[in-house]
Amino acid sequence: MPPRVRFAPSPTGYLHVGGARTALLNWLYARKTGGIFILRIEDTDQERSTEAHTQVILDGLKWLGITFDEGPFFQAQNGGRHKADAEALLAQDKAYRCFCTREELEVARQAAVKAGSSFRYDGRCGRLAAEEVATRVGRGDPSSIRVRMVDGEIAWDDAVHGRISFQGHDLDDFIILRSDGTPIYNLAVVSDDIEMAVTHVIRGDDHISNTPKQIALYRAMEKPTPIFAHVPMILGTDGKKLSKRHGATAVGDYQHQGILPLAMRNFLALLGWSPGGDREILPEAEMIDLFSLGGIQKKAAVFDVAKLEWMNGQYLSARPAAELLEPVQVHLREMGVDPMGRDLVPLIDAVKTRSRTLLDIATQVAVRLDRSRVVRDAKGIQLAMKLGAAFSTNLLSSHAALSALAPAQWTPADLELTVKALAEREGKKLGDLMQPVRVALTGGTVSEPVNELLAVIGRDESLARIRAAAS
RNA sequence: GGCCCCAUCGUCUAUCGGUUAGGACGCGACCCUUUCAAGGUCGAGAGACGGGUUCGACUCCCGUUGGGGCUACCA
Repeated sequence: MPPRVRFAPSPTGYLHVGGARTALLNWLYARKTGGIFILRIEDTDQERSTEAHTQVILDGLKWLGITFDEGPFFQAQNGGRHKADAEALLAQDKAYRCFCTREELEVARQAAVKAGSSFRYDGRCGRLAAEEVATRVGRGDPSSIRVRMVDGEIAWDDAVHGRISFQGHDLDDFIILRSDGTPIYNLAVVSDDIEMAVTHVIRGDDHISNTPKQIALYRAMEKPTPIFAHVPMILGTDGKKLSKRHGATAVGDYQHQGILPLAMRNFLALLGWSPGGDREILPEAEMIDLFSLGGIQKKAAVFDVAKLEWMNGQYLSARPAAELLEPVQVHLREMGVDPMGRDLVPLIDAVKTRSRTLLDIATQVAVRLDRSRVVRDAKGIQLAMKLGAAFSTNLLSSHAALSALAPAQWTPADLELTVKALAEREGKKLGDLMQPVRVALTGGTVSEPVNELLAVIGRDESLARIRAAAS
């Protein structure tokens, strides 16, 4: 029997990098073991779930190349079975009707909080006489259904944490079916995982405290429990749970910033999982081959954007410029830049090893195409300040030397000779002479060799930019 | 507060009782380049603390401290 795993997101928000990582780990496990990867959309919270969010999740997974074998299934469509499962438990007296209202419960909860302890349902409705329950039901009193928690140890051997143990008496009789007949999360999950024959539940650490409740349900329903693997959470740089406060947390954010899907996936795989050696760049086949649940870290991991960008730069450098053309064009379009029919491939080639994202590349290309895109960055400003008056005089002498070149001589080779001759004549290091030109032409201090840059930008435009920067 | 989880460089991690505690990102220096990156070399940088167990602990056990999660008729 091949393993069956699932990713079960709620469509109540965008696809969070943590969710994407959980999906990735499930996918890796399925691919490694020849198992089945199921996608289940947990939309039982009708208040917050939206179709748009479901679509974003689907798009995000597709973008990352995380393919599923079954689904997407929609949990809300299984309401009938969820209800039947709750009623079956009721019939066996493993669950009972609770007539307490939300208001009564809220009052009790507030009182508990005030007393400095936590609220735990006291099970009063579980002690109601059968006749009373019958008359109240007959009278039409609304009621939810609660499971009877049994005392004793509830423990499991977690595939990443080892043995985790809870005590039944620390848990209360929790609601499994709302008074409107819809299921509560823990019931829906267990009912669906049983129905879908899920063998391995690989999910976030934050579900550890749900697990004993779910195991109690498996026991009540007399079904075997799956293997649980609780993977660590992803934190922001301040060590707190990653949230909007930390900036980009949605997979789509990184897509828009020009991160390549394979780089994103590679980075995510290595966040909280290690193949055991020094490997960083992992092609798909190796990632799958090396994967094991045992390599998953117990400790929460901090999401380090700098490393993501470094990794993206690695993927960018390794990719032929022609393959980058399309995504770069998308970014240019979003920036409102019209290439006017120019062949962008050589431009991309010139800047890709100097870029960390597709957006970096597009920005650099735009600067070469359009003077109005030249914005002096921090390093450029710093250089101009450092040089003071020399910044302008350097530019002026470069301008003089370059404008002496005929249009036909405006080639990388001739430009290189001219520039070197100038440095010779002035007794300056080439770098000292060229950095101001770089800043004049691009606004920044990083570019391809200046002679090539001049050729790419063209004679008149280059001279104009140098003149403008010198004044 | 209660229950549970966690603890190696700033960050991601290797180590599964015996290592000068290794690698990667970031940072610094140097090399390459009469230029910027990339690349290469080198450097700074870690076992939270206290007890055990053991011939020997980063590694096993206990405690402390510090983080985190959960504590809904949300998922």
